[in-house]
Amino acid sequence: MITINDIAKLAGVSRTTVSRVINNSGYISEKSRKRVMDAIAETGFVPSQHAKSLRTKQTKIIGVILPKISTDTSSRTVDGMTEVFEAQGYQILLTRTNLDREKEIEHLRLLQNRQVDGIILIATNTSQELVDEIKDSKVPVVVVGQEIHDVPSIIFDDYAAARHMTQLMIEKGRRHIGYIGVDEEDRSVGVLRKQGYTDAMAAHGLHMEDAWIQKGDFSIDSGYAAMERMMLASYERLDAVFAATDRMGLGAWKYLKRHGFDIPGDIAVVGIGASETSHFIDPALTTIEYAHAQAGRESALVMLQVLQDEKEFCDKKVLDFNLVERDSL
Amino acid sequence: MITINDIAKLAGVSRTTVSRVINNSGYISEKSRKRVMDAIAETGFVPSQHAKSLRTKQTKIIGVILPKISTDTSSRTVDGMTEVFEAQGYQILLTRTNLDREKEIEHLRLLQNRQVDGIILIATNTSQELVDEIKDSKVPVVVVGQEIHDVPSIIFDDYAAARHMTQLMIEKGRRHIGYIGVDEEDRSVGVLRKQGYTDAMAAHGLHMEDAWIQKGDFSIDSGYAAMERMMLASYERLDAVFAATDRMGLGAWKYLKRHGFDIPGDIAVVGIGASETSHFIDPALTTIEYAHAQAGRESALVMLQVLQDEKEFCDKKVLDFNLVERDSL
DNA sequence: CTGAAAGCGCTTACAG
DNA sequence: CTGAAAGCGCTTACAG
Repeated sequence: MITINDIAKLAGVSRTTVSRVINNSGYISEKSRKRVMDAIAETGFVPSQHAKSLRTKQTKIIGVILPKISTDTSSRTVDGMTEVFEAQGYQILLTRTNLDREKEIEHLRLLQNRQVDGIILIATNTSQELVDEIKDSKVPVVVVGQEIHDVPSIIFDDYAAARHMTQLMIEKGRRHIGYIGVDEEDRSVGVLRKQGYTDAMAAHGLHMEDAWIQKGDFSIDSGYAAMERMMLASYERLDAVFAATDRMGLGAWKYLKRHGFDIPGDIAVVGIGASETSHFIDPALTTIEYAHAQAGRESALVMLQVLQDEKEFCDKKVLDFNLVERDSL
Repeated sequence: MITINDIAKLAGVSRTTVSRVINNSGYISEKSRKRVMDAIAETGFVPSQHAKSLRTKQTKIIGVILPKISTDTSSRTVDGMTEVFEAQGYQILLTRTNLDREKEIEHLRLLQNRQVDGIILIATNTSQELVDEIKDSKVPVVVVGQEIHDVPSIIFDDYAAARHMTQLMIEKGRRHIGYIGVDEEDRSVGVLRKQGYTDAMAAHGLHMEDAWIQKGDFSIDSGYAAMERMMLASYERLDAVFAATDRMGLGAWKYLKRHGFDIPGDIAVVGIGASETSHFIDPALTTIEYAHAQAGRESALVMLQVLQDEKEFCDKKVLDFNLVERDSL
């Protein structure tokens, strides 16, 4: 391995000088600079980031914890983050939890070992353990998708979005509206979206059967199964179903198509997420678009800010949503 | 920051001893171990990975270079890699090139600075510069998606897949078959798939008009535009179109639907990739499934092997493909 | 404009 | 079973 010492020797200067030209800091004569540059070019020397980090306590690496890699939500978010980090010379260390809550905590620890400068967590719950772990973190943490008190968070207005969507269905004359949600440990998706739905229903004096509220696990298949349970168990005839995520909505959609229902004639299907697939199916899914790429960008921006100012930036940032009316309602 | 020295002091032992218990190496009395463990628990000490890497020359981080983050191909591949790396305690440093060839080279360099243990490159070209850069790399490189001589590569049999698909169209009675490809700098997708198509056509003595062969840039929109050009410029009536990727196929499909063509009655559309969306559209896209997750897993396995044996593992591995017949042909 | 020296937090022969 | 010491490759006051 070739080191700064080799370059110093080759260029006939001290390693201090080499360090200066590498980092472009302090005064340096043109002559020295050139000799060092030549030596570097000749040898293909690249400075060791570890030695550097050991001194400077800075790695220019941001750890990112995601629930799943292969979903539209994750990839759009990461895409947005990459955009701003790249321009600042930061890189991203990626880990996934596969929706395992324990792993969120485990990865939070692991990433600190890696001495990342900061951690962005796409969170799926707000358990006390998680909160404690975040608060104990030696490096700044920014959370996306869940609101955590005293921690900078980028969130969407899940309650308003779900309420808005439910309202829309009611305005369009739907009365018997089912709901496919997720576990309530996920506050944003499991609690707030559901509440938006139930509140809107209640506000209009609409009754909900127990069987109308089903749970999935974010997957397409679970949406399919939830839809099936709903149809089999419900006493009154449903005329609409609201899935908390597009993927589960897709599953419901598939079940209904396969069983000969007319969408939206017999029953409407709507989701949240504006996934790519939701746009191409026929009838195309009415859904709500979240600006995931923007959430990624914002989270990166906030991280950069915290990193620079050192001051605790504890705000939350609520991003807009956008109703995408298509043909399934 | 709390360091190994603090622990040593607290536990009343030398830092050598602390190092031993951290790494579980060498003999150690139960008494010493316990005192060190207690001190660690009490302080929440985590060893600096940088200091460690500086000594051991090992980081347990693998750099991954992707063209795009938010595509099914990338996310499935990364998902597969993560699966095997995670079990071995490796983590992934992610970078994307946005299909910019220069960035592939730039990131190759950047990642070496980061002192990653190895680099997995999802390549989109096989230019001499890229090959040179790979050969110069100080850390092992594994390539996915392109075959590069003397570098371990995980590839798909693009030629056979495309030829097979074209054959199928011909067997089904199609004679006027258009093709939407990509730039030929991409050997796998741009050259081999196209050749599979032209060879199959030629083998059956089928004529191809110039206008039948169009290029896109992997995006859905580019597929749409290519389809449009093809329809406008071609003299004879097409009865099928083969897109080199599902995304472009989706674009073509959209164009045809929007312009009132019956798929597959008037014209068949097929692709390669088995993207999620391709399955849900109506008519569902006939396509070829590549085992991307497996490619990810294999690439990780090969990397681990190279890392352990230190011996140059220069084989290429060709993964199977799988025809998925649906309704668009 | 330049260099000698200390130090970042670890690991690893070596000696006991 | 344990510790003193050297060294990994850098950066950064400090002195000149």
